Amino acid sequence: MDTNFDKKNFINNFKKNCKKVQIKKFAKGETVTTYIEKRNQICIILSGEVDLIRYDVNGNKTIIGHFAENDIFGEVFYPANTNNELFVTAAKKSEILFFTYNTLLDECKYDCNFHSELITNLSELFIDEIIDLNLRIELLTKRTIRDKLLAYFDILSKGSLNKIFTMPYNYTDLADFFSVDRSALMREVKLLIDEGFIKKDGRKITLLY
Amino acid sequence: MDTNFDKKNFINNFKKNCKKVQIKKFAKGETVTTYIEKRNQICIILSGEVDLIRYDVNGNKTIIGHFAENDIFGEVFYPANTNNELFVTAAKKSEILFFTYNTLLDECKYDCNFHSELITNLSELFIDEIIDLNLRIELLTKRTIRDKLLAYFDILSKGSLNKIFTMPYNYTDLADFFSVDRSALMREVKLLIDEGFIKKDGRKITLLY
DNA sequence: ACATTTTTGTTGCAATTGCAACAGATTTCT
DNA sequence: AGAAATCTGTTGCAATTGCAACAAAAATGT
Repeated sequence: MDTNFDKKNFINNFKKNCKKVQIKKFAKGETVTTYIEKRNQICIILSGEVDLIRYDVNGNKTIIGHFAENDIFGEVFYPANTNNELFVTAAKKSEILFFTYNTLLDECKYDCNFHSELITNLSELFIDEIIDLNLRIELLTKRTIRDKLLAYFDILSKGSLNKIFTMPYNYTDLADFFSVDRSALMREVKLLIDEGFIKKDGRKITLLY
Repeated sequence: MDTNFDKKNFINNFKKNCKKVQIKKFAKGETVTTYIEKRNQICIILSGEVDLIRYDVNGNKTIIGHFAENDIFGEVFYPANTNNELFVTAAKKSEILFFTYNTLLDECKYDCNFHSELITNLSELFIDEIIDLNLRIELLTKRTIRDKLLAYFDILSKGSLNKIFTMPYNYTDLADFFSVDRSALMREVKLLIDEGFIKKDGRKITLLY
């Protein structure tokens, strides 16, 4: 968003002023929550990082989402009738704010003078989340791994205003994020290097075009 | 959403009570809007259907999104620095409500007693949109065309509470939606029929398992 | 500091998918 | 009703990707 909305500040206010939120801490690897029953739960990450993971019937793991500080996630954003087991695990030591969307709309209205500001700012978080999801879809709909990589590099490069940038994912997670085979991803990265399009040093990528 | 939120009713109220909205009509095939400059524009479909389309540098067309009555879309949901030309065309004769998110937050606050209700209900639309996007990602991250089809059929079947249902897309558009080659999609559909998993009559699918 | 776990890098081969092309069916337009 | 446009169904072949497997490197835990 190109607004001057201060996300961090809002989340802090939320945490302090709203009596309906819970805050919990998680060690790396701990399960934060599972999306099984529909509780309209929404979570905001105060610190740390989490992965939203799906295991399908064949046991294939896919990282459906990766969330970091100030990001919002929760089973309220998922259709009720899904087949898969979704769960969220802490990728790092994390502190997470929990609340129930319906509670916020119904009860909170009456005893919380922060309410109006809350809903407005929550909308901003929703919009940010929609932007993230659209970005992901943008990448997933690219036809080849090469196109996914180039589009992703482009985003990171534009974001850092630099031809040199460091990817937030390692290659294993990047393959999950693209939903492609890791070895196929590595092969394509190598081809991009061999053909002179990029240079690579770990997660640090340099665009040569 | 499993709330009793009446989307249609809200949108009607919005249309009637808010002075900041514009309503325009489009014939099939007309361009509704393009996502070029960042105007924080949000649109809601009053009637009809639209496609959000991307043409990449090679001229490949992808349907990034398809929106129908009561759905929300707009360039506010897309990152500002994208490379692609996105535009929205009317798939059917459509009537569309336009507004600017920032205007709503800033100006509207003071002269519109409908404001608080508006923002709350808008949040519901945002959540619905997030659910749709997550559903799409769910499908796009399936490894094979077969898995995409089976997952999609599953959703449609659960939605209609029936093993028999009619797809909202034709096969050309379905291929776009999955971001796969149309002939490869047809081939896989045929295999599912030959192997006895499904029956098909045009867009009407019967699950045999 | 050392053992253990995770990630990287690589390869051959098989499976899946994309591409191109075209005929027939269906839908849309006038 | 007839013409034009779009969609369906199909195929051979090439390109891309997934799978399996393993060694080396790096990161993590105690």
